[in-house]
Amino acid sequence: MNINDIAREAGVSIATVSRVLNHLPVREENRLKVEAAVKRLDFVPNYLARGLMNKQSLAIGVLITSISNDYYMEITDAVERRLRERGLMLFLCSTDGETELERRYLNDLVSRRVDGIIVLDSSDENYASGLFRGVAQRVPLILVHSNPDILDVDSVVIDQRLGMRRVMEHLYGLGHREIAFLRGRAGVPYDIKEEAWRSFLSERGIVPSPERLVVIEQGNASEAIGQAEEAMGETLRSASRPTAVFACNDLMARGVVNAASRLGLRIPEDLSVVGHDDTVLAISGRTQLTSVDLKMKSLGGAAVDLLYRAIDGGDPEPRRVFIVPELVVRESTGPVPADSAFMEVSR
Amino acid sequence: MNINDIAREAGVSIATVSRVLNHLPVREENRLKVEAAVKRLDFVPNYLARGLMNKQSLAIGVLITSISNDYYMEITDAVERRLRERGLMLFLCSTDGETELERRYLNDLVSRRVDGIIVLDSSDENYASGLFRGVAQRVPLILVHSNPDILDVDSVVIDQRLGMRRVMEHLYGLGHREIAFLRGRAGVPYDIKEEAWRSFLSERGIVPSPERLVVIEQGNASEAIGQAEEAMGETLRSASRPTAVFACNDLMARGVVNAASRLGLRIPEDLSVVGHDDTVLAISGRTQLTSVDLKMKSLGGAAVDLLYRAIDGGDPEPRRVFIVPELVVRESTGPVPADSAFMEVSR
DNA sequence: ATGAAAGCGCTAACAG
DNA sequence: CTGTTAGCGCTTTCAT
Repeated sequence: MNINDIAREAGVSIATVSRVLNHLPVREENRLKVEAAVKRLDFVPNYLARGLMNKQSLAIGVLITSISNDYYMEITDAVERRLRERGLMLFLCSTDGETELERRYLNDLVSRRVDGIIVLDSSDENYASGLFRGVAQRVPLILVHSNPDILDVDSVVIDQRLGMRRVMEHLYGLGHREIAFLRGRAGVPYDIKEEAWRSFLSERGIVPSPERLVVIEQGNASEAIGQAEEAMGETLRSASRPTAVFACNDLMARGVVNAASRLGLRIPEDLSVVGHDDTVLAISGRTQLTSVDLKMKSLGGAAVDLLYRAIDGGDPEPRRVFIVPELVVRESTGPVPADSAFMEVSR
Repeated sequence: MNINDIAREAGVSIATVSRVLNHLPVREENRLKVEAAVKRLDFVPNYLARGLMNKQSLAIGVLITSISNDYYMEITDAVERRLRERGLMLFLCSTDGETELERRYLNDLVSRRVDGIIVLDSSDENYASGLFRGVAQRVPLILVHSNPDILDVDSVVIDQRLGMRRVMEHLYGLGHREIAFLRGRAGVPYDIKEEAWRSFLSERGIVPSPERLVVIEQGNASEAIGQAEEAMGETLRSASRPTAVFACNDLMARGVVNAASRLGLRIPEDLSVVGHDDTVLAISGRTQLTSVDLKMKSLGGAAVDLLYRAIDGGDPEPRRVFIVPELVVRESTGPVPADSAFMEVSR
């Protein structure tokens, strides 16, 4: 069934049908006839054909690393909501961080002639290879990431360094000097945070001992909780344990809390813990976690804003929007234990 | 740019180009020429045009209630993975449980000529109105839900009654008789579970007193934790407090655990707690929650299997696949406290 | 305001 | 195996 059928049924031309469907001026009488025919035949227009003519699909693609990740999904949620206002639909593509899948999906999206693409935490390989720049020449593309060096593509950059700085200032201000850093093995965001942790300390003349850096294999799935708990168990049992721990996400932070509670350490009296991303995990337990809110909602909104700008074709100059993370202080952080200065000296 | 340009560049006809693009037999020499031209001109075929001819879009739609919900996203994750094998892409549509949005999205998906639709927990209104049946006549549609009465549309039905039964058997077997039930205000899944809870008890001659049923407003977002904690605080302070609590999801269960721990109640020695959905929250805290695993992975897989069957057009008889939930027993449940029989009598 | 007709980019007979 | 041609369903001039 197509507009020809409707035209015949309504006794008008296909042009008139098309006009009615697109809310263009048409004599009231004809509009009624067409609308009746549409209803009678239960006609639903074919957007593929429309898109072929209009050169737009009314769809955009969102590339993420993982669907089972609160952080990405909160952003996706915000994006999807904004998209509704323009009647756009969203292709969800999850790459598991695999460069090859990222390529494939990107290509597939272009084939489908999406009106725009939002990429969350793109792989460095594909950025370096120029893939994104290439795609960006064909279709509006927004990169959401934490690498401030990317200037040639529209991007929403999350100033993780600043977020990390806030964490360290908070902890340092509470008197903490022995601050452990817990991360997953691979990932640029981990690298950025570690670097910020290290340089904050070194600016203050502190060189963290190697055991202050704890790395677990799987930092980004439900296994992270258990792995973090196990890894921190060791660390916390040691005589020279830290007085505070920063974990690169709330999953790992939850593991730290569990390890501490298993050892009878009170939080925050004996140990301060800071998480990251401020997901539901931060507020799910008995002790609510101090965490870094990456502003997922405004982040998603900013990405969509940039996308609309690109779609509507303003100036083609690539833009960057900075998202400033916010430290949310809850009950998992407190002043350094009174005897910790002694501890530091005594060993 | 289109296949005409490629044909010209390669010195062959558009039919040959099309054949190369679709991996149909072509003389090796021509294949090479075409491939070279494609590469040289950086050509990406237009799936809208292809879809217009083939009457397929290589895309399917997934309708869910909420993106910020582990449960839905785990299913979506499983679905997306399976879709890759056929090169299908996924339109993600989140309805917030609003009937009107559900209509709109469904219609939009049909307009886009998706090859199939998976609906997770559809609204009853739209089912009753025949909307889904109507859509199912146009495009393969799979309903994922907990209503065993739906027979006229392909569906994956989650036997929540059975899951609930397993919970009750477990608790009852541990000696619990005073089992509270915690739910959100609105939702068919809540109703089904409550009904199963009630009938299990009544089969054993127990009529739960009204205060055993605790209802909170927002059962399905991060606020649920706090609301559950508050609501259960009251309940647990009462002299006639229950010995076990079942919560309709892990969010609420987490709230129960927090409330208990705030009151100094040990889990499971003083209180047993059971959650539902077995999301990451079940294993995120110090005490790992006994919970009901709804088998999201196999559920998503089953939905895709049904979809493929419908797309490939086997027999048109609507099918139903039953998913049997599994009780995952962890440390949050244990034998009823020794003095509870006394407690029951003494008040 | 309306209709006839020319495509949008691609696939699939049909002849060769 | 290859090229020609007729659409797929829609929008959009261009006349009327």
